[in-house]
Amino acid sequence: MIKIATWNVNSIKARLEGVTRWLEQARPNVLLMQEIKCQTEAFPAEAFEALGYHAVAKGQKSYNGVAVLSDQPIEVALEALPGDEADEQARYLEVLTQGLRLASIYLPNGNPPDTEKYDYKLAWMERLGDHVAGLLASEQAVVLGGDYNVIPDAVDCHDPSVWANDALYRLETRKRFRRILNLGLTEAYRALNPRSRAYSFWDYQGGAWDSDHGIRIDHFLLSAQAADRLASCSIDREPRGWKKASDHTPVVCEMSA
DNA sequence: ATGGTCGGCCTCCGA
Repeated sequence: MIKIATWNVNSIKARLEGVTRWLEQARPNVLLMQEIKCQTEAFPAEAFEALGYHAVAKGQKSYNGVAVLSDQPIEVALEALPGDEADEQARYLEVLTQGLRLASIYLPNGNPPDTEKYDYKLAWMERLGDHVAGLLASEQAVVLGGDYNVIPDAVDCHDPSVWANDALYRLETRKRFRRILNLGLTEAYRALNPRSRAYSFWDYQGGAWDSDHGIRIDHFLLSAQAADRLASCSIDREPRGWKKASDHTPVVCEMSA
């Protein structure tokens, strides 16, 4: 069994202790990280190598940044999402490891809507769809994990009315997300848990964690060759309750080898 | 209950 996790850590420097603690207890074969919030050279690869992981990162100053850890060697395939040479935000890292093609994805938040930030989100989703179409045509086992900043359905948030016009939930966002899924991807958590309510993010503000006012925005999207091997997908709420927690918690899926 | 979210960073932006 191959265990793969995705976790928006909200700064790897602030979260190093919590992430290493979770790696030691959960022992995933692969961890996809988002929002490392450091430059590529500053990524603390040694701390993960000491735990038996290979590590690659694509970072930038202050914002965004994605990384991949694997207990097998990693070959980097892409350090940016194709389709816009002018886009300098570190939001996409595609690798080959464990006999799989994996990507760590940090899709733009897009708030506030009706601004250039939202336009950038929609354009990024369009580029992701174009790239995914090419990946699917290759008929490989592909695992695309990350913070998609998309609440797929009403069941994926505590109160849809609160999110109605938010960039994470508004109809245009969900339509674009479905368009990507409809290329032939399986959304792992929802495919295996058809009606369960589980969240992967709780805002730091307003006691959202204590009242369980969360949203599910961290997802695994799988090609058919990967989905055929999917055994489980679950959300590990525990790290969200720790001191100095990220506002996201890990999502984990298991695939037969 | 004299507080109220966090992280990075140059004092405000992004989430």
